[in-house]
Amino acid sequence: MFNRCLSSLLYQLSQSHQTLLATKQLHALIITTYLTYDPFYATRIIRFYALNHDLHSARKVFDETSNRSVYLWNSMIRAYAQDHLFENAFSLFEQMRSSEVKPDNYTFACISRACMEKFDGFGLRVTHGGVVVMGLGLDFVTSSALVTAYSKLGFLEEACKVFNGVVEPDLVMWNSMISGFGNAGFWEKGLEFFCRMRKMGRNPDGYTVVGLVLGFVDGCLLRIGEGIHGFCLKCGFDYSPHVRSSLVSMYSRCHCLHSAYRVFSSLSRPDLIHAYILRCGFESDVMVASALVDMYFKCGFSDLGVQVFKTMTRKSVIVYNSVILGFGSHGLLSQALKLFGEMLEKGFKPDHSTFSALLCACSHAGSVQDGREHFHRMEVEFGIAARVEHYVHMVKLLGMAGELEEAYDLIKTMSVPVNSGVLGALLSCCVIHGNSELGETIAHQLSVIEPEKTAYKVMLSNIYASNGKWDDVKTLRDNMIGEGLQKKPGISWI
DNA sequence: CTAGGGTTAG
Repeated sequence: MFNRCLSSLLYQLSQSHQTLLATKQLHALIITTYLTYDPFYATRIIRFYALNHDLHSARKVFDETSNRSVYLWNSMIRAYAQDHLFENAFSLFEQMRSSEVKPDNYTFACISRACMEKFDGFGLRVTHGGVVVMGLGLDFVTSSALVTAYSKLGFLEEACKVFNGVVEPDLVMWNSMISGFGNAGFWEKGLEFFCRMRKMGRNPDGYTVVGLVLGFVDGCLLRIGEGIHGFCLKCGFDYSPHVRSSLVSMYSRCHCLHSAYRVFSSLSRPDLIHAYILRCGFESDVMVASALVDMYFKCGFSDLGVQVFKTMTRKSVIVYNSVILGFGSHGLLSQALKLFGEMLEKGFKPDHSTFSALLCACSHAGSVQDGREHFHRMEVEFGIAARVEHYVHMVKLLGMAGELEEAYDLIKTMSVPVNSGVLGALLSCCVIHGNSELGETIAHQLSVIEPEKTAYKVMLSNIYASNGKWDDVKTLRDNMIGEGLQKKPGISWI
């Protein structure tokens, strides 16, 4: 009886927005009934904690549950991966592999996605290997995640191989493949697959259209884009905010602001089946308007962007982010900061993109003080862990201002893996400020991180040369030649 | 007995 009560309570909670406080109360309730030992309840609690980014509590529940189901493992791994705590996710995965519970198709899907978000092509191949060994090579769930990950990392051929290996791809598989092409800008390929799936009798949905239209990046594709738009209207299958916002972006990329605005305002047009408006209300406005605001700013019509923003009755974090980024990229730092203040006043919770936009604004305006302050506030006041892009902005900001040592110290404190983006940003600042000492250190690190990139070694060799270290130049070049690297046209040797 | 987990936007 009590158990049934709890079940229905859990069900209700899982339907509604779950706050951290409510999760803690629920957790306490479950502890008093000794139900924590049931992996079912433990899984739910972990999920709720994960939604509230309380990974410590989630992990505690995981550790205290001795009877671990696949669900339990997966939810913990997923929690880490979603918060970009990749190291924890991967080490837990390793632990799982040596436990008696075997990873399933969803575990591998999760890990593939984590590799993608970590930009880890090598790890992805290893994961793919594991998938094949486990006999999951033909599974829809795993394969669609692999297709997405491979194509996002630029390995389109591998993505196609995975896709082609599956006999009768389901809708999600098709969508993954088509968005993969779209993302990479291969619009012909996307169209080809779109036609193929329709010939095979598969009906596209909103995801398909969004993925397809992603690849339309040129004015000459306007007619085809309009065709797809017409197709959406005709089918009426899922003329959702996502679809419409991607159409707005598509029209803006194709330089057709008129149509973009038409899609935006189509919500209030009476001739679109009425039921849709009733069903979605004006919630859906938010996403489409965000795309429109973003488009106006990118096209240089900042005032129009602001106007659309002001007319929106219901705003969201996303649209605030768009406008802050819009202001920032036009060098309007004070307006960006003002809007950030307004957003806090209205009770919106900034996310990692908000700070990305703010730091970008600071970096454009060259305001070191504001940059430092907001980087600090992000972690301390808002509990948002800095991601690589935040570091890149800070390094650019500090580096351009000549604070090269501070920038380098910041890199040393990075809790996420240092990549070539961060180091590259610092290196160019070293070059600008003529600091060849630090430049040498950075170029060296870069050539270690990405040994296959000749350009970094050439850069390093040039810096050695400018520092008068001819012996090092010679050793490096001899090594390069030993590795079979030829002098390529386009790369300038001193 | 029950479950979540794979593909869209900035």
